[in-house]
Amino acid sequence: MIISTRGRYALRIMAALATRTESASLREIAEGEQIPFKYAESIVRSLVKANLVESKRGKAGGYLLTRAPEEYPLSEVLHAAEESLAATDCTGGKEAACPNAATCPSLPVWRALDETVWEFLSRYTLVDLMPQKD
Amino acid sequence: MIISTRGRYALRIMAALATRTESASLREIAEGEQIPFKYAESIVRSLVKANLVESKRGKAGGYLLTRAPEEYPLSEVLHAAEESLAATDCTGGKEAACPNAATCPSLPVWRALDETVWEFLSRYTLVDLMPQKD
DNA sequence: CGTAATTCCTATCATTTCGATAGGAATTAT
DNA sequence: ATAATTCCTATCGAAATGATAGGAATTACG
Repeated sequence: MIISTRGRYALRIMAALATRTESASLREIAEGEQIPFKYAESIVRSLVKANLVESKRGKAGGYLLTRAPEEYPLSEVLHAAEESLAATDCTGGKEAACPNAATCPSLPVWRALDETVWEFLSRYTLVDLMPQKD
Repeated sequence: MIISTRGRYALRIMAALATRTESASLREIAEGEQIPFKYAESIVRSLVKANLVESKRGKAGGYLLTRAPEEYPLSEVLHAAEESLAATDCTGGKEAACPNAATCPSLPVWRALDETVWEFLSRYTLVDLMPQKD
């Protein structure tokens, strides 16, 4: 699965944040989106680490986007939330480098596929996931 | 993972068959490709069911392609071997149809992504995976 | 006919991945 | 002080996935 639940949750959280101007608490967002709060926490921390959202700690704290919604390509959000967006293990970084990489005729195909997917996901932004855009 | 080990094994088996004119026994193919024989068996049965290869039973039996190598798009082989090529669960067939499908703003994106991936994989054939094509 | 090599079929195991949960420390507005 | 929040680490449970086991059915060939 190239895009897992985790990644899709991330997109929904980001889209929800995009409707706010003030910082919003995750509890509220998670409830609104029907996402388990604790799971949402772990996802948002990935987003913070990737500098996609800003956090404000303490009471009345919360999260806030750092850019305009149209400046968040889906590729970037998913990349921050997911382990990997690679279409195969061969290009996923893990796997300690396949020993046949040098001669494998498939590898260039997988690389090109990853590139195609990345490009596709870069053509959409958070704005495309916000229902109220009519 | 959109393309799993199972799918990549399928491609390698098909590419190996593509180098033969006579029917070849799976034991031989699997050994040559370093694929566990029993696992290879289960993969090949999927390929037979999808009419991508022909089988000959009994002693001196084996498997044989039914078309020329350039007439096997990777999309078709992978589709036969894998559970699903969908990029998300949302478009994967299972999941008993998401209740929000009608209004979900992401769904059209996932559909378009699946279409893009399918089209990409249809631009390559077994020939592109055969080392000796120079 | 009998044997050996093969495809076919079903069931199960083992490992990894992934979604989710638990408990609590650190921070901060009021 | 208190309450609400973000932050951190560890773990659980279920599902997916790669792999294995054992044997039935079929067929070439001596």
